[in-house]
Amino acid sequence: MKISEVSERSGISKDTLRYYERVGLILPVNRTKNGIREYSDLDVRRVEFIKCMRSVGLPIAVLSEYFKLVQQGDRTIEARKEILIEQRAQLIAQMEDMQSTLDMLNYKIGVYEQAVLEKEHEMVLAAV
Amino acid sequence: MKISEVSERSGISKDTLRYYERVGLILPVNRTKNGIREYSDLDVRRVEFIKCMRSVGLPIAVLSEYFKLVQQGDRTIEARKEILIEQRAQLIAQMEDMQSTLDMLNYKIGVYEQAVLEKEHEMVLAAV
DNA sequence: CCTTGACTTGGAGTCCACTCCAGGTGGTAC
DNA sequence: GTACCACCTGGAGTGGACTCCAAGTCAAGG
Repeated sequence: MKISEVSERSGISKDTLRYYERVGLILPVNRTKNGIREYSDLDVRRVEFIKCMRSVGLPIAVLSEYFKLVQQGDRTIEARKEILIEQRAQLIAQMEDMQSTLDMLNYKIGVYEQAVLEKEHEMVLAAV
Repeated sequence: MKISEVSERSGISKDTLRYYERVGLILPVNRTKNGIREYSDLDVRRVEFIKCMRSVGLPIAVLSEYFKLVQQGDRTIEARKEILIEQRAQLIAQMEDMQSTLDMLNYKIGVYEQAVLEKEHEMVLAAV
């Protein structure tokens, strides 16, 4: 699969895909004889995984570290698990933050709705 | 309240507090006769609100816009409400993303746990 | 009086994650 | 055979949000 197709499927720009390779997030993709990237299914799945993790703000450095461990084979399974567990904890914490911000937003929106109603009421009175 | 105290209470650095003022996120704080910032209770509450919103990634530009409207008084209530509603929608979408990423993480961690167990099992067998 | 410490300023520097660009190659379509 | 793509590269530029710095002011303490 060529870069355009991967880009289209994943919603990650071609530039970004190449950038990910440059910084070591994706390991060098196989090339055709004239130097064009040919993404394997595994590459594509990895891109999907990266997309998912990046979409929630997981830093590139952490992902790089993780894939470096993957490259090193089974003996790094523990370490990889630890990374994921740590990231999960952070994600949960973030979601809790978001929940309380959401509560605050809901409260504020409620206050504004009240204010709008009162304003309309005033206008009705003024019109009478 | 001086900047150090506000910083300490809010967990936002003094530099950042001044930066927020520079970019118009906080409106100019009152000063003592010799130019030192004296934060009012309202200022402090605004800082708390900003902290909450920033912690979930709401951009400074949006917050600035919002506070600009607040400055303009009651006639902007509708517009402010709209901003909050829009941000709420984005927040909810983000939380959904996070939930699916969390599901994926849980799944992966499960896989690793399985792998670790099998490895241990192998080692036990090897030891026999 | 002078040092210390908290404050001030404008401007520069940093970090992250892209994003864009100029210049070049190679394969296909007319 | 030349026009047109899609691809390649290294490097520069961008945007957002800080973060740091040098140089200066002022009040209080020894």
